[in-house]
Amino acid sequence: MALSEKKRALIEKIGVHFEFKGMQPLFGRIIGLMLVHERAEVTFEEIVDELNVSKSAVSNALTFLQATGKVAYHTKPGDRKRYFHLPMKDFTSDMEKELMEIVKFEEVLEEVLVERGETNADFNCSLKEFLNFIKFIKMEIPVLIEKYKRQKGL
Amino acid sequence: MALSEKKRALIEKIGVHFEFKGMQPLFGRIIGLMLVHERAEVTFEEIVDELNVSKSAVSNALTFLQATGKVAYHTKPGDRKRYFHLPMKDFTSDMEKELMEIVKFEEVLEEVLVERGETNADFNCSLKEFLNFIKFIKMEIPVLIEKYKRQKGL
DNA sequence: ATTTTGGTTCTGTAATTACAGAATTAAAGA
DNA sequence: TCTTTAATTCTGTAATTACAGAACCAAAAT
Repeated sequence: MALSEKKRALIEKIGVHFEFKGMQPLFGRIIGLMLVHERAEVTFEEIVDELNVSKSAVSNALTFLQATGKVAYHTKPGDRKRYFHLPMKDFTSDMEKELMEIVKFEEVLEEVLVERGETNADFNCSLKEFLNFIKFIKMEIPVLIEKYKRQKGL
Repeated sequence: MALSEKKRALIEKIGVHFEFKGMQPLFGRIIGLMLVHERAEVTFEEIVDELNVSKSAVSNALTFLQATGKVAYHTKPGDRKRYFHLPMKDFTSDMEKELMEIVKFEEVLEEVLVERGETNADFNCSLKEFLNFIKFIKMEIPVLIEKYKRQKGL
């Protein structure tokens, strides 16, 4: 396909984005390739060629990305190759999960509060205040998403 | 102070939580120690003793945690030690930053959409739909936080 | 039957991470 | 002034990460 320089740059940018989330660099770049790719789907071989990485690295990456639901593949009749792509429909729920992951800190802090007892009224008070905030956000995020769905559904 | 077993377990749990966010294990455990500590503040020495780590590790950790605004210290008259603690007031804005960090993916995807051109109507459509979703969340999160503040302010 | 294609698995390694330990410094106390 | 205390900085290293490369395997094509 011969990717443009701009697209190659974007792949790297997307790679860095996912690396920041704790993923291996290549994993994110594969996602990037699928995003910028004209067909929005790539074969094993295309990944190897376009990203200049080894087959083993691609194999491991695809195994991981499929296991975590980030990537799926489909086949074409009379073609042995797998066509890997991003299940875009899952992106919204992925985003919701990510948001909820952040507010999961609430559970730990709740335990902290119990364990602290009545030892330090001032600090306990700040802690409770922050807990109230997280609990609020935790409750409102699903409401927000519901609101979006309803708004879109009409 | 002799921390309880439960508190020690909590410190580890908090450590893992922050490790998941990309921090070094020790960094999270220091935050954990401050959270469960009776005084909610600890000296350099206490960190070394309670967590059984080297001074160098603690020094590096505190430098990083202070540089990123996760930890601050104050001093006491006639006492050379620094008392490190969590600036709880900043927790709320930290959480907001974290939430907004997630939806930063929007900016990259916007570039992707531009670069893709009119090459694949189907995929571009799913991409646009997801972009609408992120943009909605991105707009509503500050609104949500404003709502919380107002509600609390009364 | 054997060669090719598409992909996996195993082994090794350069680079990075997450510390420990020792030497060092800077300020306060004796 | 010399020592102690509080913390930093430098050096080294065990463990982990993120791959490459080669061997391998299974299904399909010849």
